[in-house]
Amino acid sequence: MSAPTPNAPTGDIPDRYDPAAVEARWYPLWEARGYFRADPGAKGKPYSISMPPPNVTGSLHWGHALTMTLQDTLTRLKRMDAFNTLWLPGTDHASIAVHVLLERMLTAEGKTKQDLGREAYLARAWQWKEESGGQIVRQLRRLGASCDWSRERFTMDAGLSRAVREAFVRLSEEGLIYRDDRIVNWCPVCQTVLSDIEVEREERDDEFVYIKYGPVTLGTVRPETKLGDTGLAVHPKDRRYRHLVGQTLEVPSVDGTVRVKVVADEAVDPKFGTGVIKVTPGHDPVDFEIGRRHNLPIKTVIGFDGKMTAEAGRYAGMDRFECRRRIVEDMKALGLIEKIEPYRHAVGVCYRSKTVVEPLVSKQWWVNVKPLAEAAIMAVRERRITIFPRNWTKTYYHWMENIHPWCISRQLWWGHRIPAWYCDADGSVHVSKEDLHACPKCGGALRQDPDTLDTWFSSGLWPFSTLGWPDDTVDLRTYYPTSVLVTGPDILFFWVARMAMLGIHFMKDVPFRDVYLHAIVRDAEGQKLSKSKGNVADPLVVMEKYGTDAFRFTLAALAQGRDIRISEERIEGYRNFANKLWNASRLVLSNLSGFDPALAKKTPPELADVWIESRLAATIAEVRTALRRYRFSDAASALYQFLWHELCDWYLEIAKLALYHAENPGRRARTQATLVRVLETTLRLLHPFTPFITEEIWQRLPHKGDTIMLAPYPRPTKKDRNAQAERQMTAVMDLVTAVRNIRGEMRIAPGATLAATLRPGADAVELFTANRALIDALGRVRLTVDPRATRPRSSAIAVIGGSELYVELAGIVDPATERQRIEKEIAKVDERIEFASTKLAKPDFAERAPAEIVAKERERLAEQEAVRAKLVASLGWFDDARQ
RNA sequence: GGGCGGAUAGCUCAGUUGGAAGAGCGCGGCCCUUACAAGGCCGAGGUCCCAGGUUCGAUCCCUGGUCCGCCCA
Repeated sequence: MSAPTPNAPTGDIPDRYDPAAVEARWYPLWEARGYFRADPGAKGKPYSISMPPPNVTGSLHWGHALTMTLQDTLTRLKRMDAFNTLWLPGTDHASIAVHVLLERMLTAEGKTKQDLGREAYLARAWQWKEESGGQIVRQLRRLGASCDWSRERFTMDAGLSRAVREAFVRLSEEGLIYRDDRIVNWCPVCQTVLSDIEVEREERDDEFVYIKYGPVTLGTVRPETKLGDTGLAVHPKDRRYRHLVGQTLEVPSVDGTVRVKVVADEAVDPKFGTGVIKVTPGHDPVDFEIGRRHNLPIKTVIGFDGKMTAEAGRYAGMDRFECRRRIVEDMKALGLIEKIEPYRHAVGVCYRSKTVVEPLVSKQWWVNVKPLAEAAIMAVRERRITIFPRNWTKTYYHWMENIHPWCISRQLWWGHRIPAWYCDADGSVHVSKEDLHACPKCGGALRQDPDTLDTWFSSGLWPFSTLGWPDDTVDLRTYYPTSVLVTGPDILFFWVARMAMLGIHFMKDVPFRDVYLHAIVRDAEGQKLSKSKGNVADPLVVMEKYGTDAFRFTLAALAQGRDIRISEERIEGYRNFANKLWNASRLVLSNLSGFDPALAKKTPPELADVWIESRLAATIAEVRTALRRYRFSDAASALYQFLWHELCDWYLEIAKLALYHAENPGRRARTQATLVRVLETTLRLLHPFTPFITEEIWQRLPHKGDTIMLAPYPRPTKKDRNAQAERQMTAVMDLVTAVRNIRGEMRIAPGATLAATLRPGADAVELFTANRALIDALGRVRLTVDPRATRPRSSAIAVIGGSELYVELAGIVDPATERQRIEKEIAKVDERIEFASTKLAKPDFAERAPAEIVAKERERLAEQEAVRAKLVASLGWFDDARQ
């Protein structure tokens, strides 16, 4: 151990932990010294994490805080464990989010993006990004994130953009990317196509309208699309309508007559409504498929602007919802409405604008993900990827097995422009990694596809594009596949699935070995957090108030499970925990004067010393196991229990005896050595969770190295585990607790020192004799240990294992109270005896249960019966006392 | 409609080879004992949702039901 390093803080230690000052001091120092930086040439097995890139528009919310805390915890753990560690940060360009943001700015200026033109618009977007984007990246530093900022990436960086082109071109060449006219999800506000999973469902109250339709009646929630009907469909086995199949009907409607062909299709549910559906191939995905099967014409009556088209006749130009109201009115006037019922159903809305999505037919770029999905399924089946917790595996399979083609083109300007060029002269289409300027076929003029790619297409490449792909770089060779992907289950499909598919396809290896899906943060009522609801405190404000370490520890302690209900009380509890650590450290630090390690070595440890070392070793093992299984809550709880309820509640109290009463210098030195060793080790064990406070204290303690960040993570040692010491110490603690319990139940002043006699069981004489001073101090008694003791008059009794404790209470307490207390004890013991004896009484139990279990049960019964006998015997004393 | 998950202390939640139910907060009592009142000591509090089944034994495994979430169509 060396003396504290020069950068160690100096001066008095305040009695309350002040996080702000400490946090401000350490992060810049760590970063400046390059502790976060990965070196592919370094020794150690690689351990890498790709940070799920937050939106460049984002600011730190609870979800980020949770996911980043867990990733940082893992990163710090592995770094201390001497892995070659990389945590690579970055942001994504958030195509739609930026679009919405710029649209708002332009509207305020009274302009449109068309006024600006593509180039000026993009210049604006970049300008915004440089000035206001990436706020979140600065906030991550506040959180203590130890990611390698020198490798920070942005999805629209030159390198990553090159990766996107490479991926697009290769998939095109392989026939996995194609252009097709299909029905798509159109957001009339964002003015772009959305992929299926960008459409959210929202419950809405609408009207279900029954319309007389020639010879039949049919129901719909979207009467305005009536104008686009080109068919009617019935189930092929539905006898009611069989005679109509194949006919073309002329149906009187609000705008003259409509010609519809009647077709039979399996997709129709004969039990739903009247069993007849109208087919509107231009405005409904199911109808589109039916239309394709039966060659029905497509009639588009609603346009990309959400208004009725010229095809809608006299409704042309009208807003789609206004049109719905008007058509119903008009139908009513014509007597075409049979009835209207209220109808609650889920409507598809755009995940950004929350506008009702309009299904429209349009030519877009698609990825045939089916073959990619099959490979991604196999990777999980064969355990090349392991999903934690296991339950999510089913959800992953379910989605992958029912996957639909992925629409990747977007009618937005901010993003990766699709590398496809069209020749108007010969109608050819050219996909190319390099920009094209003339048609390779005819030399004619080309125009590039105006659309950009889905942001998720580029983030799907993230684990390898950030490492230099498509080049074969040292980083890529060292850090791919990444070790674990940490994220929330809400983007399992959006992102995890896509990375798995694209990673396996392009890299011929999985993008990550583990996937850890953590809980989703909710408010105290279980509601999803949202800024618009305003149901959350800003995490940065909370961090400021309670300290980053307390904030992080809270998140880690709650990470398991599906939901985290966040509440300030909980954080306050862990702030207190940080303060507890701080004060325990103060106790140790202020009692190190004259510490003589050589003397300590010469002095044999006592029970408490051996015990605390053993408990520490157990805790280390527990924490490591928990973290290996991504059980952050278990790890946090093990640390909490050990530090507070073992180290502070017991060992520090015991240590005070040696520290304060220094008549035995060897004992004092031995205690100091144990305190330093245990505290220093605990700090290292705790560091990945609470980086700031642990560094601060560690620097003040004797330690090796420049920073706790690079100190070794504790390993459990078998030699420190000592089952006998743990059993013995438990007996001593039980004895102390028994004394305290009597004191509490008898309402005896805590300050009063009591006389007590212990009649130890045969195997406990030595143990209690050796630890008498300790028991005296912690129990505030004067203890006499005497194997032949008889119960003194006016004493309270407690039975601890095979030992009997008599606490003398003459004149302090009346016998009736003590009698009551003992009867209560007997009742408790009786319950246990009842439980065990009923169990043993069953012949089947003895015959069929494992011998070990039966023996254990017998032992328990015998033990309880002995305790009972002692308690009952002590009741007799009261009769004596009354005489 | 299909799928996935949940129901355990007053609250929020842990609880895997099935063997005496745990934590934090809250609650009650007593204490400013020189690390810490952001604290200490003691204590109370459970039909592990309901009904069956398997088992010597079920909070745990199986079946059905009730009530809550989430995802997909």
